Amino acid sequence: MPKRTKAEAEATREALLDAAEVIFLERGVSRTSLEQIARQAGMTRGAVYWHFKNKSDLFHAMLDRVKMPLRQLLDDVEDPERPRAPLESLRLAALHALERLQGPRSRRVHTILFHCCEASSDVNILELHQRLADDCHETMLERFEEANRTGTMIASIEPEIACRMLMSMFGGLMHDWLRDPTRYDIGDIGPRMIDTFFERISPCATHCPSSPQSSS
Amino acid sequence: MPKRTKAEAEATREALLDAAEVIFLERGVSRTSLEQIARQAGMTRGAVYWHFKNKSDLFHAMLDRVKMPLRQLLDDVEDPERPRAPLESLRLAALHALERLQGPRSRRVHTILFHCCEASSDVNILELHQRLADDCHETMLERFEEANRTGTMIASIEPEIACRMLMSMFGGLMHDWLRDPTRYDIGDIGPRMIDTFFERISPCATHCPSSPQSSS
DNA sequence: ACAGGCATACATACATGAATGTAAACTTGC
DNA sequence: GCAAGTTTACATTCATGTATGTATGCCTGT
Repeated sequence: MPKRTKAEAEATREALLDAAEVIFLERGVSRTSLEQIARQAGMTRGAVYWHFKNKSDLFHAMLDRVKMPLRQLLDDVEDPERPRAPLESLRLAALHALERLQGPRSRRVHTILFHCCEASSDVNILELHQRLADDCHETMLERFEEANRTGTMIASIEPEIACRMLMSMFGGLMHDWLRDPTRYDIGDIGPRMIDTFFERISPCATHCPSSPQSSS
Repeated sequence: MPKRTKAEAEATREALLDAAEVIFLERGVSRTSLEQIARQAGMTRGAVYWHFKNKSDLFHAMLDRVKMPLRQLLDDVEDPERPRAPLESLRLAALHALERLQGPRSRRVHTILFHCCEASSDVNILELHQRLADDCHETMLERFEEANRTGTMIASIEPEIACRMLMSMFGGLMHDWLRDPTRYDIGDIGPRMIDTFFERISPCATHCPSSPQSSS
């Protein structure tokens, strides 16, 4: 039954991407053949080669369906009425990212990114990760520096260090949790980690029982 | 030139493992053939199949040369004269681990583990990672719980959360740095992150301006 | 409005290349 | 000479890319 209508063609494209997610997750990217993806979607390799140039192309198309840059996350938690303190924005964005991560598609794709594909393979995953990390680092650092200037975080902590701490913590948590999401509830653990972090880098005045803080 | 003395045979085994590190790093585990490893070591595939059952076996042999369980790291920084506070042990162990990580072999193999091999491949990397993480979590949690009992960390921070924060931070840092070690000096950034973390979860008395300085 | 033509959306077949595991040959230490 | 260590040769499997086949949707001219 060859030749579908335009809408149906788009549907099979999506089906192929869905299938790719499933098989990549099951067998790892490099070990899955396009044949397997096609069969999972009820198609043949011809369909795959029609919609995508090759495995790498398909892989990137799969990623495009779930990417969530930090800037967008920050926009999502923005309150148009009254602007938030920079660290509060970051905290909410992190929590929001945690929520997003738990969605089935996001979870699958990020698991693939972290655990089911390797460098120097069909895809240049290292450069990809690097670009995401750089982007994240850049916009995150801005907030930490602003917090540092405005005295909304402890002065002795350098923004660069705080930034890397948060990024590492978040990335490490994703890496660990996605390895086996049944082990603990990231919806519970994650927020507690994030909240603790931000509470601990906030000025003493906010949490220390005794000493009032004098900033600048 | 076949057949060497026993010592030479052991040497070629090591040479094969060295070669594996190099090629795995360059091309990713799944994309490297045993042929490539053999040629890198100046041998043929026959030698590989003599010393190792298959690629998975070789891979595990490679790992065995660098593993550093947390318990051993803790032992390394132990001072037989006077026992340390639990968090101080952890801090030193973490710093020590950072040092070890920068050694060329450790660096290569951990890069392979994080970035150059994928789940469901020849090796069950997920279970491997999980076992390492579980072991680490277990012995780390003991220290945090002790610190919690003895009041050497802020009471409101749950040991479980602190434990996961540290593990995630460390793992995330490794993951990020190993992606491209030329980007920043982990020997500088790492310790500052770790020190900041431990300073921030220590009781207020140790760092709040109002109280006198005490370095235990 | 409809018939033909062309591009679309796949399926099938084939040619190629590469990796694996094993068996057999060879070579040298002991 | 026997077995440890290593090579060469071989059979099998499997993925890839491409080329070709084919039927249908869609469009255009009249």
